[in-house]
Amino acid sequence: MNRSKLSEGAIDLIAARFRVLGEPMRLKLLIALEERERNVSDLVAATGATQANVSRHLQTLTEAGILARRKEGLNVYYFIADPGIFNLCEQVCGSLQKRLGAQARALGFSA
Amino acid sequence: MNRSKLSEGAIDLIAARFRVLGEPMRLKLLIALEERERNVSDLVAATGATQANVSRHLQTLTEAGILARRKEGLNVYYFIADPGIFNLCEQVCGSLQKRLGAQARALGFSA
DNA sequence: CTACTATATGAGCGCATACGCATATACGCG
DNA sequence: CGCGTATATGCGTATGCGCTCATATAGTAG
Repeated sequence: MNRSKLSEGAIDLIAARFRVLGEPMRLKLLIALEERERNVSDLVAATGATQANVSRHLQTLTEAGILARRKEGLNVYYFIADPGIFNLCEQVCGSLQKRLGAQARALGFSA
Repeated sequence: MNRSKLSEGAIDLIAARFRVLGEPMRLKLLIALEERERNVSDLVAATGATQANVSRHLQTLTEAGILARRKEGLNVYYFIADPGIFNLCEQVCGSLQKRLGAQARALGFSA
């Protein structure tokens, strides 16, 4: 991929996706949904947030194509539509571990 | 990695890193730095932003451990400290291409 | 020293957005 | 139909943050 040729618009799209992932509440929702689909009430219980707030974040994630929804009677079940998300999280975790480990070492906290 | 065990604090850290990447201006800086290190003036020219703005974003990226700096006389050269960043961008690009392609197909724009 | 260049930073403004409250909508039941 | 439950949404508020302007700091040259 020739990154120097990425258009302004492409850069905006990429940034937008990172921004969607840049909210702890949304990450919590994704984590809660990794194992299996869940309805909104479940997610409210899992996150401790208000129903309104959960609903909004689910909307954001769905509009980004990260989640998808399935209605079943009164309930709406959300599930992961783009599993690649978890690769991203793992890579970030790796970077952070390296970085924090290095910092700890620099401060004399390591073996 | 057992994501259900990620602490609140870890989630905040991950979200913070995503948020750093969630600004088009910062992505532009990273792209400009992918090939080689550059000083601030170069980056101002490359991005078209004001010097003050570039300086602030460079600070943000440096504090996040994504960039590092090296002084040389009057100039300060910034360079990529965490190349893993580009993997993230590529994965996001992949997701977006898949998603936009699917959308285009759904709208009847494909072969 | 002064003058100039490169970079960083303080202050203020404006916009985006996360949150809570209240209410609307959708659906099922009787 | 009315009533209850599950989810979505309009609105107001508060906070975060990106941007600009002006200025401060650091380094070089004369």
